[in-house]
Amino acid sequence: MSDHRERLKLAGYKLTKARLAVLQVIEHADGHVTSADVLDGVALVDPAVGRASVFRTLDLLTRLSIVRPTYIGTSATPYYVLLPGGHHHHIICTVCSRVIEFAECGLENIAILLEERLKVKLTGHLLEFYGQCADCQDKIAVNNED
Amino acid sequence: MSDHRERLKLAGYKLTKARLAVLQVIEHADGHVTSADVLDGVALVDPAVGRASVFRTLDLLTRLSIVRPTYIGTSATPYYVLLPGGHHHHIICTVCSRVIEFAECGLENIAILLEERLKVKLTGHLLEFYGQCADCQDKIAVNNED
DNA sequence: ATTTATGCAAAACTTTTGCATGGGA
DNA sequence: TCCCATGCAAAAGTTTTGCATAAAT
Repeated sequence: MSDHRERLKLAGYKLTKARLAVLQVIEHADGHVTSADVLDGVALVDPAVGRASVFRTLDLLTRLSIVRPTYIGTSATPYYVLLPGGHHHHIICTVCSRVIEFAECGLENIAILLEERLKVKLTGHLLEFYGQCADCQDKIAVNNED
Repeated sequence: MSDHRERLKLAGYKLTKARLAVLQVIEHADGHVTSADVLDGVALVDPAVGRASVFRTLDLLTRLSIVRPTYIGTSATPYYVLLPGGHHHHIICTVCSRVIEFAECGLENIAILLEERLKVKLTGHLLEFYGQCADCQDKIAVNNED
């Protein structure tokens, strides 16, 4: 939780009201928030915080791999997902846009392999599967029965 | 290559000039294009195609898992990556925004496991790692030597 | 005290819509 | 022929900028 605050501090960034407000909103969300969600949430938590700072903070959190923007459903606005422990995994239904999270990915081994082979230093990852959820498969099956 | 055209057809979509133009531009790119890139490319390939149709087509290709929007570097505009064979894997350097692609992911097994366990039908996936590329690590190391 | 970050409000873009028309199958 | 898809141009949003001021350390 508040180790996000630690990380900002350690990286040399000040713990300002704007940043704290954005973190609070993101941490209390269910894992997927649009920029609009964050703007609204921050307006409630601390009305004095300006819109620009919200975007600046989202960028900062992205650079620190605390958060990651991704598309869900319509390509309109990005969703920001928390990367607790540096990673996140989910399935996006391409029909109803539902998001199904799952815990494991077994990617630690690949990460280590890539770090050695490519001389990179990895801080996080996001794994997304696309497809149809159980409900949408059912609906499609039903529709085809006519 | 042209099996993208097949897939559109099979899914019941017409092979219009707009869609063909977008496909051509995307297929001849290096794997990462912004919407602006596609707009510019299409304007060259077929000036009669309107902007709206480019966006409509990008949405369509996304729903078909032919392409996937993602963020690279600044959170400004999405990049569209081709998902040849339904998947794509890359490392994004959070310092210089360089993209390093890699072939292997060993995710087939996980995909099958998830399909069974969650009753979903998966059509593709995107795996992104975040971290620092070799060059950026060197630069950071040098800077810290002062 | 310093330096970093902020708020504000306008400017710059990007995407989406609505509707009459054109073009694939 | 029929219905899907398009082009156009305006509308709707979303992000970004520039700069004087505030506030963290």
